[in-house]
Amino acid sequence: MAEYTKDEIKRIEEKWRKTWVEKEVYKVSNDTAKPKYYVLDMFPYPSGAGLHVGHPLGYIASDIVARFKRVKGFNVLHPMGFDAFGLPAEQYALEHGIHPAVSTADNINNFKRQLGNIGFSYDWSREVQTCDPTYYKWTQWIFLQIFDSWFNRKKEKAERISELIKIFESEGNKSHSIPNSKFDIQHFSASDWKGYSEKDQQRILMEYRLAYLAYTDVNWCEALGTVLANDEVINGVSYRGGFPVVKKQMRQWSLRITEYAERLLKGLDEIDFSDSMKEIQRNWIGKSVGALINFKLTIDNYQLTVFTTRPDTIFGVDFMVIAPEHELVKKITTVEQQGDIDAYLKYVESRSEVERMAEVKKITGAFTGAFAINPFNEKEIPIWISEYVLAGYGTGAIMAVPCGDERDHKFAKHFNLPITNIIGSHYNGEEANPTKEAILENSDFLNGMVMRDAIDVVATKLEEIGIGKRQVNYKMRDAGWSRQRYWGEPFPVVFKDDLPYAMKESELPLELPPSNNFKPSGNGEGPLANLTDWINFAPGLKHDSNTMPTHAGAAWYFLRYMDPHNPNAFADKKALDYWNQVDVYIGGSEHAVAHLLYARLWTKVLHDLGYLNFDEPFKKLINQGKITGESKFVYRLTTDTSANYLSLLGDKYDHINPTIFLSASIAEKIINKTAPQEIYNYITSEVVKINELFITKYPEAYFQVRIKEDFHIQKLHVDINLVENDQLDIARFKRWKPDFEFSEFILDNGVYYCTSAIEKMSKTYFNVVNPDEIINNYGADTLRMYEMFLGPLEQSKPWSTQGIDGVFKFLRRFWNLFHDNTGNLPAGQAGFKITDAEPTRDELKVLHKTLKKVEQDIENFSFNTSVSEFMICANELSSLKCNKRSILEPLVIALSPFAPHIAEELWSLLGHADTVLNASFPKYDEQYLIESTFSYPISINGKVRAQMEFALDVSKEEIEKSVLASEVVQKWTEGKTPKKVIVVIGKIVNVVL
RNA sequence: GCCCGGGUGGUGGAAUUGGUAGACACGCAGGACUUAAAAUCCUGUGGAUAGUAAUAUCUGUACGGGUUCAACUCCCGUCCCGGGUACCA
Repeated sequence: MAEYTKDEIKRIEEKWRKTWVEKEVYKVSNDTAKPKYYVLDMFPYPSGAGLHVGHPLGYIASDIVARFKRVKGFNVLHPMGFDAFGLPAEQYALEHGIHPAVSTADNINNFKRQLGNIGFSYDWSREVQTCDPTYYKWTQWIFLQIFDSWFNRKKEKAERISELIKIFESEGNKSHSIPNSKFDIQHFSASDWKGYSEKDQQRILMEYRLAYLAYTDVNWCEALGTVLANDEVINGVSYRGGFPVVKKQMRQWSLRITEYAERLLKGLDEIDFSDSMKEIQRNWIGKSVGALINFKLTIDNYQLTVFTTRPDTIFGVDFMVIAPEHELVKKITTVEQQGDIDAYLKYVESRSEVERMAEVKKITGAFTGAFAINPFNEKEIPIWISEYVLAGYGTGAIMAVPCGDERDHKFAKHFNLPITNIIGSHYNGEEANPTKEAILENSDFLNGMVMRDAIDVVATKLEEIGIGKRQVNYKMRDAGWSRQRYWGEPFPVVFKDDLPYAMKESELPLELPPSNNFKPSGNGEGPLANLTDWINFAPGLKHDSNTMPTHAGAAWYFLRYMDPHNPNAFADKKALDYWNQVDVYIGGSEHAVAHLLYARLWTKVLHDLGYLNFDEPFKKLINQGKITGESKFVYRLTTDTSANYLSLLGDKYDHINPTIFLSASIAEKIINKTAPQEIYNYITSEVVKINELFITKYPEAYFQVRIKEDFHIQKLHVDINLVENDQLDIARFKRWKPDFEFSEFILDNGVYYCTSAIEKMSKTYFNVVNPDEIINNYGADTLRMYEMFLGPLEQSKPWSTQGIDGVFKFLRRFWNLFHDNTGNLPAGQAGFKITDAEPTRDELKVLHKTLKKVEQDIENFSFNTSVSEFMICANELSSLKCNKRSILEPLVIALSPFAPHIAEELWSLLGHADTVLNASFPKYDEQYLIESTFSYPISINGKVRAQMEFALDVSKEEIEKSVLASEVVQKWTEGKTPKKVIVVIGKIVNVVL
């Protein structure tokens, strides 16, 4: 009846979830005078595994914020959708023959069902799915906008290609150098441009486009038959599957994100991301400020350009190192050194990416025989090659300063090269010292200067005499945007004469052709290459056989939610202006580099092209911590029992596999080899007993379990549901797997103990906790509050149901405040009971204190403390036996973001016809919270010497205690009269003189 | 190696950002109700010493030092744990 019991909870929660859906209470309008608030979750990839308790953590937090902002009077956009393109669905199709579209739709339905049980306030009418053609039409459209853009470095923004053509027609490219300097045409005039063929013009424009097609070094994964992005490769192997990855040249689409490096970096200062998240992005962008220096070679007409961040060390250069792939290697190697160089190049060629990664510290290299000349002192410097210098960064060449750089130092020591010391005592001859604080020596005109200051002096000098210039480099590379996969967005281009042309808007979307062949073609082309009719769709015209990466759909989905069904634009300008930036974005930190950078990039390009009036998509980012699982383990004794004597039992007992499990403490002693002889004896005697047991059970068999001389023990994961307080439920364990049916157990004090370890939640570890299970036992409100109560949102924490009772008890206690069923009355008499009596000051104090703290905690995303605050509140009101409407009604509204179902039910019991969503969050009144102080004079030797400050609610006794303590003041002030003395219950805390 | 976080009772975690450390919850112990159990409610609960007791005193936020009337909080050094990154010149 009116008790907060399992059945009642189920009834309440189901009733309200149904009502919310029927009345469409979460439907959000774009057309309102209310201020907006945009709360966004990172939309999930709908995997087949379903939800575990870790998934909803961020969603619960965002839902609390959304509901809170709603009752605070905001028009709240809180949508949900699915990142539905991606590799796993395609892999699943390969293995099970189920089309990705089918498995994805199934998985989405399952996700929606599970999410629906938790009481989220999503406006499902705004749902987006990236694999829906009406959605990816606009992914393709935005891609074409990027394709039709170039980055004007002078204005630091993207512009239309047509603007670039105008510039080329009037002045050539003298003021807009080609971003990719490897191109064969470097400079051209207006008349050159006009003389070029259409094909050449297009090839030149391609060098400027923000989305461009080029032969690039890509991470080729033979096993997956596809190219991976840099961030999909971890330690030289694929992030999924761990397959080896090699470098390969392929014609790929890329996004020229490097042009935005500086803006992506600067933008970080304006947005509210955590320090670590900003740091990760900064490292990824990897800005370094330095200089390019040209060195003439002793051979005529050759020069070597290096990039360095330390031009101040120019007099400490003892040798040069260039990358093995450097173009000069072929040209400058002397006849005598040719053999060495060839051998080294062959060695480099033979090394796989994984080997290189693993042996980073290995020092290798070869001398070219050529020399460069130090422009400042004419010293001849030998030029070496080594794989520690990367072709892809800077100029692929460095000036080596062994006294200041660890790698250069090791190289010099290894090859016995001389080391010039330019930093005096800062160099000890054993280790390089990268300091910038040393005073330079052996450095000609720099002698006596602090290194830090010399950096700028040398840079200026280089520019003066024209042998170098200041230069900023970034580690970040352009983003590879082609995937050799089926389940992604096709590129909306048509190839004519091998050049890509944008499709017209009216021709979009270019739909993914139906196919059941998901095998990569193997030569680097994706499954679409198998559909030759689709690829060669008209004479002389072709489609691209690649598709876009998952990042494409995710790079702009937050914009589509604003106007999800618009057939004429990716979103209406009015909607974009109204909803603007995402106010809070909640999601996992694993998307720090890829997704967040691409979303920021697309936003910036769309902003530059005039579609958006903001250029950072997310105002604030919260990374919820991962919830890990607690795995449980059992220990199996590996014995000589084996199938050969079991077979004597005949077919009937074929499945019997007698095994022996040891309780944890015993097993661990044996594993750690610390078991005393008694334990071995004990086990042996137990095994004898077990043998007897088997023999009695199966008299027709005369077998024996023999133990190997050295006990061998296996640690196995066991389903966490079979374990309670580390004790194994043996009966259920035997039923769990057929293999264990005939197991015997060696116990510890009559109990089988398991051990546990914190691991990520995964089906293979049998440690997954399903939220449906928790909801079934306690209800969704308890799940929501408990996940918040578990600890700070951003912190990773292991899941444990210890303590969930506490949260449940709170909700019941809260419920009981409204009901006259303190436990003594039989259920039939219990009922809703609320009075309109005037509240006391104590009750008001409890109310306003709670309102204030809860409001502040939500604003600070400190949900665990707000849950505590509610608990304190319920405890206090329940000991005050308060059942007054004026106190309880505001609390229902305050609680509604956390526990919407119970709040909704109480709200309706309180006589409101409308939903609690339309209520407004009560304002707290300062007059009940004033911790304001009153002054109390301190007399020392009969004279008033100071004022003491007390909080209003300090008791008389405490004041008296404090007065006594005030005598100590004299000692501190040494006769001076203090202006103010702050006292906290008996202790003087501050004296202001 | 480098760059960010972090280390508080038996456990998860609070602490107005320098002002009564351990809120709240779990667990544990004791009590009430009950034929009994469960549930519920009440009380206690960092450690140590003294006391029949209420209580008092000391000690205590990874370790060692420092600043301050006052340090979980700030500074220096050390040790652990988590995350990021890896020849980026």
